[in-house]
Amino acid sequence: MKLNPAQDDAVRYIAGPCLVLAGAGSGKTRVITNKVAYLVRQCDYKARHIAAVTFTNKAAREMKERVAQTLGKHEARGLMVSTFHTLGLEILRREHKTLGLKAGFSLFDDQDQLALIKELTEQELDNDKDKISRLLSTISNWKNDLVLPARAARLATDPETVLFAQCYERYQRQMKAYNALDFDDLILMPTLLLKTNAEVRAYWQNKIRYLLVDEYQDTNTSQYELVKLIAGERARFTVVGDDDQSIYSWRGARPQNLVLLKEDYPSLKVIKLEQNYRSRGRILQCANILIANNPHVFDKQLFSEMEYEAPVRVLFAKHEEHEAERVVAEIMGHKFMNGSKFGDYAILYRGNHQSRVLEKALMTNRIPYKISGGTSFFSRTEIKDIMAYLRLLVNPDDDNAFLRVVNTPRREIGPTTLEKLGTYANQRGKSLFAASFELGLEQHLGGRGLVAVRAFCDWLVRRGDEAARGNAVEAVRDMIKDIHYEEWLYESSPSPRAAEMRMQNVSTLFKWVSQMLEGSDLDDAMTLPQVVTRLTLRDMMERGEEEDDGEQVQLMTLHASKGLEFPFVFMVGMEEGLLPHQSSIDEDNIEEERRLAYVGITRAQQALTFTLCRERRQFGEMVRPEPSRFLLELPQQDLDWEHNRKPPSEGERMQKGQAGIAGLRAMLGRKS
DNA sequence: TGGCGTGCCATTTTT
DNA sequence: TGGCACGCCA
Repeated sequence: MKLNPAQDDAVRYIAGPCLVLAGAGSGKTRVITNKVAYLVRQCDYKARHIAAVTFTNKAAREMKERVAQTLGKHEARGLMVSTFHTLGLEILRREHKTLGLKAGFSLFDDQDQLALIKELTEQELDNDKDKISRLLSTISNWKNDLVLPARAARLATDPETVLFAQCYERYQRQMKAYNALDFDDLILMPTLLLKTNAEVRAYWQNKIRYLLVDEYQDTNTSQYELVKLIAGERARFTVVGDDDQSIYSWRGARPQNLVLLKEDYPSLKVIKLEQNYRSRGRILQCANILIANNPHVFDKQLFSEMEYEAPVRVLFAKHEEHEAERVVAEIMGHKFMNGSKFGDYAILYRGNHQSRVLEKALMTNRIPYKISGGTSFFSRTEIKDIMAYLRLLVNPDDDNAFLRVVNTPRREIGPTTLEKLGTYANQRGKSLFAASFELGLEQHLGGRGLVAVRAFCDWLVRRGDEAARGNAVEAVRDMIKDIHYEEWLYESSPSPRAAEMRMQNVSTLFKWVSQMLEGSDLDDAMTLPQVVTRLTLRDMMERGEEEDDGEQVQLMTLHASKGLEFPFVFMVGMEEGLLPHQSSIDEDNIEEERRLAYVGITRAQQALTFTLCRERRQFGEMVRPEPSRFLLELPQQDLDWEHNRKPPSEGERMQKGQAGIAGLRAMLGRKS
């Protein structure tokens, strides 16, 4: 298919900085992939000098595949397509020494982070969940704004912030002792490094000669700084974004960065993509009308040349289970009538917990489905255990990992021994692993405990060496064998069946690890340290071979659906309190929720169905939620409200639509 | 040391 | 209502 004039402009403009305002479904991925191809084929750029950055692994993966399709594997070789975090990781991998990090640093996920913070702040915050989560987000905000502990302390005025700044300082020091980084560090550290170190900056500016950024509205301050530092004086970059799809402000994303760009680069070329190629007219109309309720930075009007087909439906259910059953029944019926595939259907929801009922309904009806996102796999104990072992192989100073598995499976290293070792390590300012070898430890810890701890550490050293020098795949296999993990699973699981399933998970993890170590068509072979960090970032290849034949109904959160499209979309739980979410209502943050709804609606190509419940069980008790205000904001003439099997006539519907909530209540036959 | 029971808390969204 | 954390008991 040919590019339209605006798309063509966006692809061919390479003279300077370029901002593409791309509405939903306006073909921005096409623009990015075509631009990469254009740079390589027409402009003499080597693929290895081009970097494309996105926000989610899924998007990066998809873009990589699209480019490989367009350019061919040969010409695409060396092209960097990654998330911001993976790009940061790559920079750190090369530059870690300058920052005083040892090779093989660990990456802490939020659970590791939480555990560490809890430990470090026991006295001050005495396990107050609320305070701890405030502290975590404060630290994260500081990092996103490139504020280091010293400056945080200086800026702090109220007592709590002063305390938080102290905790921040302590946290950073401890992370350094562990040779560990958190997710935010992956952006913060490279950005500060490029800012202060001209040599390093020159290297990366030379390496990345053209930069493309997708979903630019989701960048936070440090990410934008990083973009500017990499782009440098030449400012050879294209960013693509849509302020209507900014749904990550809670993570520090600043859609104002779109405006800032114009100020920072006065020569910025702005190109708007306003033709939608994805959704049928009605669906697009709904999306446009809904989002018109939000204020806008850049005006844009999406239009479509597609037919104005069947209206968007709104289905009612008695309760959550009924809602799930109805959606499943709709899918089965529709599939039968249309001869479509299960993979053509997506069910979108606000929160991960909503997937449960849906899963159950799909399962009882034997419908294949796939849940994207969700952390269930990596939150399983067996996976956490093996991940901890892998981290230790690479970085034995990782105390979090050390504590997790030093006695799992059992090694007769109990709490008393660990307590003593911990106290000693603390005095010496060393990691548990490093402290184990010191002679001074013998005064505090003797006998069996000492022997057991040293045996464990010796073993770690041996396997670590094997992993670093020899065949890493073999080393990992040996490690799992050495610790008798399978036996341990059978010992510690409630049933042999459960043990078997857990071992299956371990095998899956092992399979991923070996695939990543060995490389594939699309990805180069990685070292074990790389594999471990990439797994922590959840950046792995999808499990291949398994039935990915388009025969699985797609389940995901609205957030996870961004950037994707589906022929038939169900948006469930269209209720006040859920979408918009109660906490957003409380915090007066409706606009972002509206954008979230907008993202969901614009995923649909051919048909869109909303569902909501009359009753929903919440914290054990039944509540009767109001229909989402977003449903009422939609153009009522494009909606088909289901009404006890007897939909109201066109006239009535118009009238009731205009009557707002009161009219709707009347229509549902409910008292207010 | 591990198994079981009670009681409390929970529902945003992701790298 | 259900899942998890902690504490008590064997």
